[in-house]
Amino acid sequence: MLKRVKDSPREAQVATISDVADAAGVSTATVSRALSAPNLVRAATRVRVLDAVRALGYTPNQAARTLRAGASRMVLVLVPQRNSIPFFADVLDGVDAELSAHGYTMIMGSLDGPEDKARRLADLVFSRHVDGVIVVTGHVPTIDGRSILDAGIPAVGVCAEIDRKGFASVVVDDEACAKAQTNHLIGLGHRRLMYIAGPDGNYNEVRRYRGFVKAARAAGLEAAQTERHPGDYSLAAGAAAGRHFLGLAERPTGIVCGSDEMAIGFIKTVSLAGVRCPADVSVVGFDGIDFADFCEPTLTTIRQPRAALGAGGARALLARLAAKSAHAPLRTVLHGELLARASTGPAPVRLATAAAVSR
Amino acid sequence: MLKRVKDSPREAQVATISDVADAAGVSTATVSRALSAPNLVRAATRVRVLDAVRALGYTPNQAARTLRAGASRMVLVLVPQRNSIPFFADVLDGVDAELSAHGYTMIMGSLDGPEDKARRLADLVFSRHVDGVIVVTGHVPTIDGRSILDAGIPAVGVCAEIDRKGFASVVVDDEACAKAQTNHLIGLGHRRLMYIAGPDGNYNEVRRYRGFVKAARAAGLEAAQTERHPGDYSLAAGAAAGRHFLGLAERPTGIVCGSDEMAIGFIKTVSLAGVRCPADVSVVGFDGIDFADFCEPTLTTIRQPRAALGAGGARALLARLAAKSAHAPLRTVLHGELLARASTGPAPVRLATAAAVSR
DNA sequence: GCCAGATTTGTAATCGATTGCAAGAAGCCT
DNA sequence: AGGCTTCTTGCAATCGATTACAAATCTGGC
Repeated sequence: MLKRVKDSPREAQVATISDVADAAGVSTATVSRALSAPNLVRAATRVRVLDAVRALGYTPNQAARTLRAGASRMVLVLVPQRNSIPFFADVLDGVDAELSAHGYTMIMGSLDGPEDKARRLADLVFSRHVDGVIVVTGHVPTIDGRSILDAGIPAVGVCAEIDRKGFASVVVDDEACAKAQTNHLIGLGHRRLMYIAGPDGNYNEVRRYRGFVKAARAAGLEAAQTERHPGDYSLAAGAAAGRHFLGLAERPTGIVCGSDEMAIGFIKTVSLAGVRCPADVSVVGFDGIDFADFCEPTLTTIRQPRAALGAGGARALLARLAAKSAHAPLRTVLHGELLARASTGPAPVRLATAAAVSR
Repeated sequence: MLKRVKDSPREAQVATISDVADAAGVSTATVSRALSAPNLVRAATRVRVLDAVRALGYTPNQAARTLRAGASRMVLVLVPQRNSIPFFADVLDGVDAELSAHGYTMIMGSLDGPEDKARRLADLVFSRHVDGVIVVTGHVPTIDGRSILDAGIPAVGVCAEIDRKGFASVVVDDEACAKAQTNHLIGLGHRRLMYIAGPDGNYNEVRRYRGFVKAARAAGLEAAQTERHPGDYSLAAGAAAGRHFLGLAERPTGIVCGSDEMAIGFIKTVSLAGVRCPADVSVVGFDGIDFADFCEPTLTTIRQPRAALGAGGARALLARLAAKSAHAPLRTVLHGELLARASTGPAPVRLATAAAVSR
């Protein structure tokens, strides 16, 4: 049935539009129209074409279509770290759902690993393989001095803004969320806090730490009562902070974490050393991942609207894709929500210390 | 510098190969060769071309290249459920790393959600947008009666075999793993077990249950001592199984789970009701996700070589992609490993019951 | 100084689908 | 029946890169 026959018979031969045209006895133009603009084709012809399409199992070649149309209906989503971080996975789900609903396909790539990998991802943008990009953290790849923002295709930041004019973003009010974490502990009577941070310079980290400090200062806490411990959002970082905590002469009673993973890692580590949570130490996480409700104790945390962040980013991108001049809002701020659970409680009663006695 | 000038000046103009050719004063053929077969071009010319490439920020159009070359160097990875399942995420990381190392780009798609989405993913295959497919669970999409296996491009199964001849797969010895779970509990003296299952008919589920039953029978346990409770690998399913457990008149003492999530959900639920783990009930998970080492108690589980599964699948696919007739092994079996941690312990001493006394 | 052979470059066909233009077919009116 | 509009359909250019083939240039040997 197929007109072209290659040497190897086992080599599966894919039907092209001209195979269909031949089979239906029409031109390729008619086949194309029968598929993408059916009302331009007489009913009888259309039926013949569609029959041929079905008989040959024809699907239009995507590369040819993209080349001609100048658009691939594909979007690249870049995440900074490994896929296995539950938080990002949920955001991706939100993006995926929204893009799929509008006929777009999502390509996902993480920027960890070899330089080579980031280059290939950036090339998807420069080579026009995708119509748009969603950057899930401020980390915009630059290859050979060229930023993917220069490629001239729409880009949207999710969870962090893109630090260049004219690019939309969907973010959470990090500073307010961190204030909520901190004030929750302060409200429970905690006066000595520890902050377990995200990666230095990270967009969210900067804002969260600012919120933490502001809330602490507003409550009259001094620098000595608000230690900052470095971290990177991982379970291991939380465990490391826990070991640090155990070594302290005077331990904080309230811990503000940049992620749920760090909170869980911290609690597990200090629990093994006999420190009780929340009796001895209260811990607040950030993100609201599913596991936060299944660890011991259940974790007080900030629920980020993860899927909504992703979906919002996708919508912002789609708006730009649809109409070049779309004046969709440049910056959308979603709100986190404090979920008070079992990992936080009243500050332990201070045993007689100089400070306590003097009151 | 660019020869084509569009109406709108704000519309970013992308350089094509002929822009580069003009700028360097050569033909497009020479530009193409300077980039992909540099030794065919005189050094002086090559320099001129590369300078022009840099000056114009030229990146070859991927669609044109794919169309001409008949290959996109892209691979589609299909997972059955949401991205946010840590187990799949780790497998994907393994695939991604291996593909990236060989110059391929991974496109990932989950088959949950609307039919429409699965169709678009399948179309990536039928439209030759990708050179190969990796199916992370036996669930091979069929659209309009056409299986993506018929598209004529290589496909590899990971975690489950593809139920059709000639397709490679990389799997774990599920049955042996389930036997290890079960025998671990039996070895600790447990004689009344409960099995919390994966989705009905699931490739892994079938084999794991078989292993569970075989091990139990080999140890002389009867059907009444080996209840099977349905589940779907989720935290919620584990919690549901926990509630069921609490309602039982005579409770099992050993729980064999199909996933770590179910184990964690189960433990959390029964703990809240005062059942102690492992004093009252021992629980074994499956997968070995990171959280399994941070829950309370730490989870005895089967560590699946998640990244290796993904990497192995990618390698199998690459072998087929490289040489049509590559006789890479059709079926690779990796092994799980029992990690004995704190959620399992000796069976509680049976209080005086008829059975116990009669010995 | 001339020719065979090697090196470098250009011309033009090609991949598969879409679409502007124009021709042919059909329907409608007077 | 002739002229007009409205439908259908086909031709051929086009998207951007690759590559077979041919032409042009250079090299060295005699």
